[in-house]
Amino acid sequence: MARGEGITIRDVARRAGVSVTAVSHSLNGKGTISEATRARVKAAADELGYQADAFARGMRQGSIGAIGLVLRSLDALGDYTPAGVDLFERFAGIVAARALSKGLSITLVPDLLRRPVPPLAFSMDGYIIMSPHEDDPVAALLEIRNIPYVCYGRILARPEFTHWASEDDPLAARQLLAHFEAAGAREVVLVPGTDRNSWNHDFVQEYLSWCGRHEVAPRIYEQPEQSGVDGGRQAGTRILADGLPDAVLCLTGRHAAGVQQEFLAAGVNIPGQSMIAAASDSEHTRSSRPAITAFELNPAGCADALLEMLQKLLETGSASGPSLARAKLRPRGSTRRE
Amino acid sequence: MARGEGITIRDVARRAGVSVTAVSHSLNGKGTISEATRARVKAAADELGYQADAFARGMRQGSIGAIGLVLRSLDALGDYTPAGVDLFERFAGIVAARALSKGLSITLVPDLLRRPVPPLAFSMDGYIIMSPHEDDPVAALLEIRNIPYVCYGRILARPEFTHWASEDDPLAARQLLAHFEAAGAREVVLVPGTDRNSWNHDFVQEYLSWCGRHEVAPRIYEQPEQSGVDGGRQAGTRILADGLPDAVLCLTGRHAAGVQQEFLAAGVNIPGQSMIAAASDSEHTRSSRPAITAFELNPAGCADALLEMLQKLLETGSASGPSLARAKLRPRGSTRRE
DNA sequence: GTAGGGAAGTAAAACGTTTTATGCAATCAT
DNA sequence: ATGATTGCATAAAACGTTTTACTTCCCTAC
Repeated sequence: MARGEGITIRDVARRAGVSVTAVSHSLNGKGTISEATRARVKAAADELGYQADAFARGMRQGSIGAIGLVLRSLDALGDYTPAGVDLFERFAGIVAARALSKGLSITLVPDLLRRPVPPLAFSMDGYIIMSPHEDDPVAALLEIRNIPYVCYGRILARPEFTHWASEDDPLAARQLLAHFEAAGAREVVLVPGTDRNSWNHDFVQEYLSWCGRHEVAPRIYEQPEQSGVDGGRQAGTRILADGLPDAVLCLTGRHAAGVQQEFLAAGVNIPGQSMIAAASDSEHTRSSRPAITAFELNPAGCADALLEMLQKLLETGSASGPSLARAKLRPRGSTRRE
Repeated sequence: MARGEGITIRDVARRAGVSVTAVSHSLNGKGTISEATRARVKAAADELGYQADAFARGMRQGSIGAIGLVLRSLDALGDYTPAGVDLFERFAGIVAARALSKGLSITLVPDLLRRPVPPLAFSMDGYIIMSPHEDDPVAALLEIRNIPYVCYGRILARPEFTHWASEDDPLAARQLLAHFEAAGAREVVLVPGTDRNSWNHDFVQEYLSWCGRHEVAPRIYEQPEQSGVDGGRQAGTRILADGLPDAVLCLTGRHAAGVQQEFLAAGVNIPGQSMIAAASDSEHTRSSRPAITAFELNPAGCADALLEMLQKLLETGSASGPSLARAKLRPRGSTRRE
């Protein structure tokens, strides 16, 4: 707000005929002020449309009611225009809406490491990091600055850090593989992303362990998250060249759509000759033909859990974690054999 | 940052052996300080990892290098989970990335009218309102508080307000209708959204005028933006009940996908018997079968224009507008007759 | 030899709030 | 009657910057 014209606490004090202390105490429910005076002050504040200046307040109390959001994997995308995992694109909006109902604002901070650092960055009450990297430097930086943070997804290199929430990825992986198995699949191929985050890591681990149990040679085709549908098609080509598997499990919906397009173009019948599924639901999985079986993640549930965790962390200095959210398998045409 | 442990300007001053004024002047390139001293101060600041406290600075200078973003139409959606127009979901990310490169942060402020107002809301340097309503109360509120703002889309009820950017919607409407016409369409149906913004308004106006020029009775089937693909299917049902037109023009990609699904389900050949196009490109238009002709909007271009406009507004108090961005028609299978 | 002026630097005020430390009655316990 | 407590309210300090006004020193011009 343009300075010099704002209504300050002094104006309210004058109007109510009391001291600034009385105004502050009245409005914040502190100190010992009679009910009558409190009411008078509140009336005066309302009439003037008074709102305490956030900077002045923040300066005094050290917190400001705003939390920063770092969308870790999107940082790599530069201008955010190429589409990554759908989940990322929607998470900011979900978090913002949830935060508002708790009286918090959300500030998007694309990358704390790149200079210049946005002025407000180090003045946030706390942070949410989405999909932290293996040993995330952003987390390390926050640690140094003593700023509390929580993560959507584990920090791989730091198992002792428990302030995170996520869907139960290992469980999801097992469920998807079991789903394939029940439909008769024996050889399954995995198409993970290249980001070093817990999501990719956990799926790869579960997949390897599944292959071990079933004595099947693992086949993994990494593909960068942001390569999208085209990347999926490329993976599809490579998979076909190496031999058609019974099923393909892709981590992102876009990759799954790409693989399917490539398979279909090569004349492969889906789900007849090969099945496809994705570990995260998206527009692509829903609108492909046939529609692709996928796990519907729960960003809203995780956002709630994370905000609650962060709030507790801010208030009491500690919080319990991690928190695992329920995700749901959505079986669709790409795996339905009849 | 937890107070009490931060490094203040005083620490730097002590370390460099100068006054706090000297530090402030050195780091901000003001005052008259010798090069030698400036260098010494900078070195001290770097060694200590000093970062000026954003609140204290903001308090003094009145601005803080952060701008608020209000996604107007998403406000109605409540928890942001149901999918609206794709454009909205990506705009926040694009703006944030663009803003960062200019050293600004972006704060998401879902609705300034709902209480409690997030503390920082009225301390933003300026605002970007995406898709302002007909006579937007948020704009009015900012006006009262004397906070500069720019809009993605016109404020319908205030033609004198020029600080906005957008694609050239009337032009796009004419191009799409001409495209239909060239492919042989005579009767065209319009499926706009229900939000009272300039996007919907301009398309309806151009459509009506086109109908007038061609002596065709207008057929309009409004559908709420957030109703998505399902809403599109409902519109499709109603359109079919009233008689199959030569072409359907939907404002959102989701609606177009829904209409197409419904038409296909009813055995209508697309584009043979009826054509479909959307005024905004999205995953749905691209991945439908047949792919749906659509206008590829230019949120990145608009974001740049808006940020530049806002910056000029903040620095000089005035800016020139509006700014019209180029959008591109993507003809696809849904209108390609051969 | 002194007035004038720039260069380099500093002390102190100011921003708007919250918090701490007091003050002053009036009431209560002894 | 005196000291202690309570209820209500306030003055002043503090938060960390930036900015204003001032000092000091040195140089140049008359």
